[in-house]
Amino acid sequence: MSRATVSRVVNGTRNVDPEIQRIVQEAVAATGYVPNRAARSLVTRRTDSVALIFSVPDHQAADDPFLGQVFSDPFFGRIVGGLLTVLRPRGVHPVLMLADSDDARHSLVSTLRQEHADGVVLVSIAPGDPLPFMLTEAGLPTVLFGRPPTPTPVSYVDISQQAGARLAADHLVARGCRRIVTIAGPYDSAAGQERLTGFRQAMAEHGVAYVPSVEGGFTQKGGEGAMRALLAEQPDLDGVFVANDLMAQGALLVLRDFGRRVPQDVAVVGFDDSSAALAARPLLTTVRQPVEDMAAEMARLLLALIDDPEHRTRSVIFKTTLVARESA
Amino acid sequence: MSRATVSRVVNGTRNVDPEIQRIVQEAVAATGYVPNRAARSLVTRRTDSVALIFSVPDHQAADDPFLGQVFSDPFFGRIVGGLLTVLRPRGVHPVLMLADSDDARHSLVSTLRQEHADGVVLVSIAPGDPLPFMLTEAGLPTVLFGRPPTPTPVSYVDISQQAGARLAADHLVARGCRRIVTIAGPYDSAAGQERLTGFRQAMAEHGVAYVPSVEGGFTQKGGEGAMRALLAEQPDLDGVFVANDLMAQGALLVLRDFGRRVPQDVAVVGFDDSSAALAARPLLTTVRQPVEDMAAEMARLLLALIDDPEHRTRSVIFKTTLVARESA
DNA sequence: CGTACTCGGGAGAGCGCTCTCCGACGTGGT
DNA sequence: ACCACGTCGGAGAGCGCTCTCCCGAGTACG
Repeated sequence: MSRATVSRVVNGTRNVDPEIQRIVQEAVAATGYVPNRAARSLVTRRTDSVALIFSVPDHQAADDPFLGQVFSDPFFGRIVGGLLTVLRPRGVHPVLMLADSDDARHSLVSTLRQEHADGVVLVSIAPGDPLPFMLTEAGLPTVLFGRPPTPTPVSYVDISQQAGARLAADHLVARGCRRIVTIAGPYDSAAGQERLTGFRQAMAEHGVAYVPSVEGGFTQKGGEGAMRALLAEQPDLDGVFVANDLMAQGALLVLRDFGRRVPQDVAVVGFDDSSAALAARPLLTTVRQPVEDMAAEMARLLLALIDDPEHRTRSVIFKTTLVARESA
Repeated sequence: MSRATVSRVVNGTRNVDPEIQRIVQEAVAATGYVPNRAARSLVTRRTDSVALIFSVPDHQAADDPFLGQVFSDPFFGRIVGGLLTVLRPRGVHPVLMLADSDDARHSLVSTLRQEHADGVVLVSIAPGDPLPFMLTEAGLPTVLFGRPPTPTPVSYVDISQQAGARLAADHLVARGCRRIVTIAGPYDSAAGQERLTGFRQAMAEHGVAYVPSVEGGFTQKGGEGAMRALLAEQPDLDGVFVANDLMAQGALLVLRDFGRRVPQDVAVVGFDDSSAALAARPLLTTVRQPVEDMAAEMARLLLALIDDPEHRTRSVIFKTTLVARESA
């Protein structure tokens, strides 16, 4: 029995006599033989793993607790879950990497050039992240979560931020809210910016010329501060659009402290439909981002790109939906 | 210039003439050469990656959203963060794997036997999980988060659950609580069981013979239901020990719905000190589990085990601390 | 019955590295 | 001046697999 035949049986390439197949399989089972992945990779040039990179703003290395926070983001789990639905059936494993400094980004790219992974799924929340460019430059099959900060020939999935914000505007107006304010995301993030402009534009079409806004940094604490500032600026407000659920959770707490009933006095609409929306009281009405579906699509795009490097880059834009719960 | 010399320069083994080192490095830089990982793995028998396995109770594959929930557990992020503090400086990457069925467990073990990873970090929340046994059986260097369900010669990190529960009991009693109840974790989980018995034992030592308890399944929803049940059973309760923060978050909501002020009317102590503790209002007083430190220690134990397979198995038990916030 | 073609197994090269040997050269001691 | 020894580069095997040939046997057709 030659190694070639065994290889053919194990990999199911070409036809092999059923009898011989049986013999080989029995021998494999009996000896507990397992093929060596490194040797296979060496010749197939495939590792059957993809890198899952989270790229975040730089921070001091000493500030280690931050590491945990990155991965505690509810997004992270949903993305991993979505990826796995597609990757697992294909026998592909995700390798976790964190890009939190320029050093990290460089060492990461050189690691990947060693054929550590067949491709890259990149989730970047760092403004002006150079990583999308670095990765495509290095010729690595790459798919992004969210449009790249600078136009780059790279595949990505995203949602229409503006359409999502419009959903929130329509809902608040339909409820009869008139004195509407918004808690925005960071101005240097595409998502923060577009949700704000989309919301304002939709409100303008509803005849509301100006919508006060305060930036809340996408954190619960930030949302609390922003809500307080807005209550000071416009005490008679009756509707708030908050650019993510975490900030909305903070806003709800502040509204309660100020004795405003939600939704009777003030209606609140969040964005994302993350676990925070269900942890909040009242339950948060929010614009749902189909993160799991988006992640699954990323995996599909990436696998296609890996199978055919000539595959042209594509972007897939997902629809958001309004999930009406209690807060609006 | 021979390949051997280049290899020596790149890996820094043996002495190489500084002049030649310089030449090689320049050539490497100029040609953009990067060594091939698979080829190196083939001969060194090292992959420089470790598997990070989350093993959870079986569930229907169709029930895909569950996948996301697994990784949304606040634990997950903290563990990843802790591991990375140790693994990154060593150039080791974690490969994410999910064991959510017997099939998954088997395919996972056979994948690992192909030398896909140098070792395994296993976080199991599946009762009676066979994976610890399967992994050690396969001769894979393994470190567990939490004591193995059946005695197995394997390294692990854990906390003293009983000592943690005692911390909560002491705190509630010191506050003057007398009619104390507890929301327990699943009875088939070691953590759930030990926190309950530890708490009851400590209370007994404080002269309280019986502590009503209801099981809350470690979820927020379960915590809400359990709290309602306990309020019905003992309407005059003035203290609650909840076996994790997620359930405590649910309990707080129910207490508020029932018009009980926390901590004035009812004191609440959680367990874990997860992000949920800070998201809750009032801020949750809780028993802190140093998850990041534990994860870092897992990484250290695993790397030691990989470097020296004869290394004897070790367990490291961490201390819990009470973090006093607002709820008790 | 002979030829052309198909089908399936074997031989062997080669993937890109590391590492053990070996040998060349330089140095110091006798 | 010669030899022993230490230092460092080169040659080449070999890690375990896949895959391209090649060839023998079986089959169909003229």
